[in-house]
Amino acid sequence: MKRRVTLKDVADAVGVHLSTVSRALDPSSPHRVSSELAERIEQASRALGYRKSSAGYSLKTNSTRMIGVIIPDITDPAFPPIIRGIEDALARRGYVAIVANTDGDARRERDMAMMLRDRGVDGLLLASVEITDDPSREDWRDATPVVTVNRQVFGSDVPSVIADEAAGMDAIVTHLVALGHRNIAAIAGPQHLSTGVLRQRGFLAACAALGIGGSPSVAVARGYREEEGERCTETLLATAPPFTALVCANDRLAVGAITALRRRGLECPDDVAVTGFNDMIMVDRLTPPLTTVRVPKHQMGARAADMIVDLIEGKPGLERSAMLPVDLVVRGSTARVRSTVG
Amino acid sequence: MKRRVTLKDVADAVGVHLSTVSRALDPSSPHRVSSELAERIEQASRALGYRKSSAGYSLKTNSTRMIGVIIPDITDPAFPPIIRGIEDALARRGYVAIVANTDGDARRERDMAMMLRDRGVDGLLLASVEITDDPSREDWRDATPVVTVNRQVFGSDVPSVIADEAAGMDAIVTHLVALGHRNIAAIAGPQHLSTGVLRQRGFLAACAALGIGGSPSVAVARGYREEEGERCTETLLATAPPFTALVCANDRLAVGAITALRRRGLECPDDVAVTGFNDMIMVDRLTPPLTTVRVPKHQMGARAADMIVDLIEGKPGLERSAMLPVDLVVRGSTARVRSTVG
DNA sequence: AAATTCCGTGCAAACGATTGCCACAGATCT
DNA sequence: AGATCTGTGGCAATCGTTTGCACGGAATTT
Repeated sequence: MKRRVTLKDVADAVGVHLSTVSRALDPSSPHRVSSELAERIEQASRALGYRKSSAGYSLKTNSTRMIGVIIPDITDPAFPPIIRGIEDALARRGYVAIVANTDGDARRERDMAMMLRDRGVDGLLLASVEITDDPSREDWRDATPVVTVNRQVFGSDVPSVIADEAAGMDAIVTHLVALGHRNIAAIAGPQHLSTGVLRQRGFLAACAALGIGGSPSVAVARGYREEEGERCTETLLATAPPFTALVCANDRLAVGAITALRRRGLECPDDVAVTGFNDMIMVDRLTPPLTTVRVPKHQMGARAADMIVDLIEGKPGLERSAMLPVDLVVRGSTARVRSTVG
Repeated sequence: MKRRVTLKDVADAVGVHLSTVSRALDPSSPHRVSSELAERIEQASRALGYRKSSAGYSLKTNSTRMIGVIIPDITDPAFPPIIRGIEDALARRGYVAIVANTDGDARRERDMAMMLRDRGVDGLLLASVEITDDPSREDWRDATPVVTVNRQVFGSDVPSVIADEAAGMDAIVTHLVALGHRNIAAIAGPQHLSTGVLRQRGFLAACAALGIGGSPSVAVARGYREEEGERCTETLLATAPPFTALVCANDRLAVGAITALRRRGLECPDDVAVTGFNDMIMVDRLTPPLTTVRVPKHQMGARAADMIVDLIEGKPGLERSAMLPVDLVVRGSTARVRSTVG
């Protein structure tokens, strides 16, 4: 059971005071140390195997170089790429992430935020917020920088990093119209999430801009799950006017939609074209492969991570928010509308 | 900028020494405090909003209640459920996870382990090990408990939590044989991973036990990726004797296999039955839905987490390793062999 | 009744690092 | 030549806990 090597140990080895060692080892120290001495200290510290104690560091500096990341569920394929982006960017800057799952429960979100604050995280990345949340009212808000990622709180000044949902929807509708579709229905996402409302708005705006007649029928899902996609499709099939294309607010809804259509004897894309949103893993391996909007998930996470670290370290020239561009990726689930209509 | 509330603050408020407060607030303290006083302290601490400083705690106790988790890539669908299990179990016991990705790079694995050790994690969960690794030789090994999860190091005494790979393969082969298949080929996983060799061994053993003639043809994949599944399938199709069933070492390989078969004009399951392993998300939505082996991913993570916490806290009666039972889940990718053969 | 145990609390020493301040050279300025 | 910098390094306080030890009084034992 060998004791840990401390600043004092290497100081004794070199024959200087431990404060000198501290300064020599800190590249950004205001106080400088002669380069000759710095070299000897460097060597001794390496020889002894010195490693700075993060506990001591944190206690003194009140900084842990840890970021709390709160997401609904790491098991939802939408999040791992974002988290990976966060972790990669944080690692580059000497930080790490602690991620907590809420399962969409607001109470758990509060608990997790408290727990993370207790652990002294330097900042919080929130992928779990709802549009009506008010992170600024929380007691921890004034102490801890917060950035939301993938989602945002409406009417709040909390910085966020999101995708250009409207542009994505516009690309989809444009694509469908180009294929000759005029009767387009939609499954909207949950309206308490910014992705849900932004995509729906984008869809409606695009339809209007392209002159799709009347108001398209949309069913709104209670969650981004395949079963909801199925349920909404059933509803649309039962109550909406006939449609040749079905625009879904995300890939999982689209997967459910295709299942439900097939169950009703309708084939995709021959009978109805279906689109998703997100381009999550595996959707290119479905039958048919899904036409969807690729959102830069890794980049989104990385950007949010950089943003919060900038905030923490007081970097200048930091933008308040970011909206990342998206790409339409056309696959097999969309096709030219059948000439023989109804 | 209000100062943080410390033990001293609540001690002053109550009129006792801070050490007494420390004891009163620690339920497992050896030294007890009169319950009347404890009550007053409890109240004062709540009123003042006292929260223990984890930095101070860590510095003094040399324990961070953090566990490092090293995985290949959180973006691979195999891992999120395991991680979720780890996080859930750790949370129950007051710990958190810091996860690091290696992308299968041994050097990065070392770096990450060092980084985590520097941060003072109390233990390490390794999902990235290769069969020839020797975690016990690492310098950090003697200081930090380690448990491997999902994979294991052969011939090592490092505790591990894995699935019963052999039983899974046996269930698959039995199922196929019951459907009348006699010409079974396989795509094995990477042979530097325990899952790869254990599943291959299991497959071969099951074939032998069930009297499948000769030695089945197997192609070995260089990684658990769809493209490798495609490549191996091409190879088998080109060089192996005809087969009616294709057993894949994991779901992603199976997905690739189905793609490749289809490209050659072979339909699954009509022309060849295909099986996966793992039951990852979405495979039930493929066309056809994949017959596979469900491994208890969440439970596996949770078990590993509990195991390492037990190790850390010196809980008695701890088993060294665990092998979790698996289930065969039959879906549409397997069917009775066509009566008209050849 | 004297001696012993217990119980509840205070005291102070760590744990390991950062950093403002001081001291002391030698160099530079008037 | 005397005064003022400037560059290096030491000192000591501080961050917030935990915990072994001491101590006084009450309760128990003999």
